[in-house]
Amino acid sequence: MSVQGSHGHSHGKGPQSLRLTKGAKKVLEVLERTDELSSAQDIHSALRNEEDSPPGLTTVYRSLESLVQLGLVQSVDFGDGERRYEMVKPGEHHHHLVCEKCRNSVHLDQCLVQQLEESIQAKYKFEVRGHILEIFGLCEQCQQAMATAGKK
Amino acid sequence: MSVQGSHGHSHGKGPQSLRLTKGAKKVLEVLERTDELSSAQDIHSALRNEEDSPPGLTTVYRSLESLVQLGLVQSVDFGDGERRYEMVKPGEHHHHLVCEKCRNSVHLDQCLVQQLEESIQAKYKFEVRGHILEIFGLCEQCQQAMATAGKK
DNA sequence: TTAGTAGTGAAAACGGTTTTCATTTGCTGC
DNA sequence: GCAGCAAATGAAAACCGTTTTCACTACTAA
Repeated sequence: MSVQGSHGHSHGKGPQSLRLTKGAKKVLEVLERTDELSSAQDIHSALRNEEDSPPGLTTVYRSLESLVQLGLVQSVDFGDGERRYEMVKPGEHHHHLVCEKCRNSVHLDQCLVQQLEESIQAKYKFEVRGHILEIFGLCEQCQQAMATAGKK
Repeated sequence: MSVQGSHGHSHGKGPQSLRLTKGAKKVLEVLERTDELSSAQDIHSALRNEEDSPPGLTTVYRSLESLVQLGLVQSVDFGDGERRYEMVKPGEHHHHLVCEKCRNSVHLDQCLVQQLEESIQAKYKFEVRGHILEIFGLCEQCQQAMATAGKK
């Protein structure tokens, strides 16, 4: 799968082609310099604050969809009804430790599921194609903050 | 934490107490005899078809919240914007292999994350309190169906 | 019976996301 | 350059699962 500039004849049939449109490039730029996870709205606000003619929210959503399909961005679901996005190395992905208090998150350096795929495949005859994994809890700082304060 | 009949003085301050209200009992009954995951709407429809005065959708949602807090039910998020529910052994939980084609799911008999908590705790100084894990792919039957048909 | 509190339901509100549809943009061939 | 197109875009509306509001009911304890 290759990344190309926008316009020109597309062969795919998706909602939009898998090319980097103008809007998608701007979205990608925002994600490139953010190490936090960003919601569509976050990205939209960021662009409104710096672009003369920023892409609309609709375009941001469409761009994110393309970028995810291109494997440049992953969408992350914390189960709170708001999807978040972040850049990944093309085709890769990673999971997070999310602090329930300060809401910061750190990447896990390796995927815990991938190494299990083989045994799942063998045991359940199930062909693994994807997964969701996010871990919630308390980061070190927040643990300490809670220990000194009157906890929970 | 103990499960009690409804009414009487509650000490908690949540949207509703952690007691088994009439509505919650009906919801639980539906989940008890369903081995598939059910959405709130699923449960609501099921009750409408069999009860003379079925609980409203609002009550179903509120009941599910209580049941989850009681540890009798777990909510499962497949990232498709619709939460699903199922009974669990009190206080336990499990994850699923979800077939992307037929949408059936099977339980994993052990939690892959729990056994990693200790190393996560040690490596990241992160206190694990919860997690989301769902695995998507193709079940055996659907793999075969795709092999015979002109595949995906 | 009488309070008092928890539970309930209908309808409205909410909020993130998707769809619709008319318009703009920028290729491509002529 | 210009016509012709298909893709991209944006504003507004639609969607849809979920939550909130608020008036009312039902249970429990005294």
